[in-house]
Amino acid sequence: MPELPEVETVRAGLAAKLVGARVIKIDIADPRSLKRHLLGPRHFVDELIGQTFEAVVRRGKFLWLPFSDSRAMVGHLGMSGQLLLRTPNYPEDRQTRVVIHAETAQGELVEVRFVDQRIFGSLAIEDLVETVDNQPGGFSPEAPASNLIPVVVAHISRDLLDPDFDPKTVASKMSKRASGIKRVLLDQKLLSGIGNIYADESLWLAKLHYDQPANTIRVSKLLELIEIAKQVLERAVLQGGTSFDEQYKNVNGDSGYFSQSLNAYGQAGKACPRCGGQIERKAWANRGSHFCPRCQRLKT
DNA sequence: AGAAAATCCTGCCGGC
DNA sequence: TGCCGGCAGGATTTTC
Repeated sequence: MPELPEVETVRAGLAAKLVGARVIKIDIADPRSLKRHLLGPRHFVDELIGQTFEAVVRRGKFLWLPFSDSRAMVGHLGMSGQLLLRTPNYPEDRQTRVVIHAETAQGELVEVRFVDQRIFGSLAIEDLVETVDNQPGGFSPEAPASNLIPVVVAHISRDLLDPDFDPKTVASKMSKRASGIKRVLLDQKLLSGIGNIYADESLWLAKLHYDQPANTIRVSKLLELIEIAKQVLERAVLQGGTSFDEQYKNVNGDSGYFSQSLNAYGQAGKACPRCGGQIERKAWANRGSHFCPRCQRLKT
């Protein structure tokens, strides 16, 4: 799925119900969704039953729900994961892999349904460690800021919407990479939150070709690209993310509306809204890159 | 160490 | 109608 705007939409939806919620029961329909919990599904269940979630935190595309100072349930949606909040009698959702039954702080019974067609996503329980800079581990406005972060997320860089994200340092690192700029934008160890949609959209706005080597782009231009990408993510969060099929929905099963704002992604064959050229889709790194060959030229 | 490719999966869609 | 290739919002591991 799901890039930062979609994951943030899910995070906010979960936080509204799950802060202070206690886990009652867990159903595992497909243990492959717990493959990142190395001690096995049984251990996952035993550890989580009876625990109370203290917050719902996000960094980049990772989510976690701390339930003590030392542990959290970590979720990643992969390409097709969803976390749906349902009432217990709500009809079954297709491809439901794990269901966490909980009682909210208000005494309501809810089900958190982890739905995932391709099973690239996962849930796991992870230890929390302190951030290296002692700043907050991630975004969680409903709960007191904490400098803790799950070990499996610690190597992911701060995302573009993080107040402690440092554009200058990141632009400088980018300018030393020989890879194409799109590959660099997607490197979550450099900056997190951007995926295929928002990479293509940001590059279109910046008039950069996806294969332009990052080390051939001026640092000032890289800073501009970072700022553009940040604005794209912010606007997409306001629209509830991008939905164009059944694979991304918010916690209520509703679509986001940023797809109406797309200029390049998924627009192959259509006119470039800027220059009137024809948007192309090119096979790229096992997926696709969408761009305008007329106003996003590879510079030598 | 950095870069690129391979891998983990299921389902839908269009073309023949 | 049915089969097959192509395609899908990602991260990690492997290989060079």
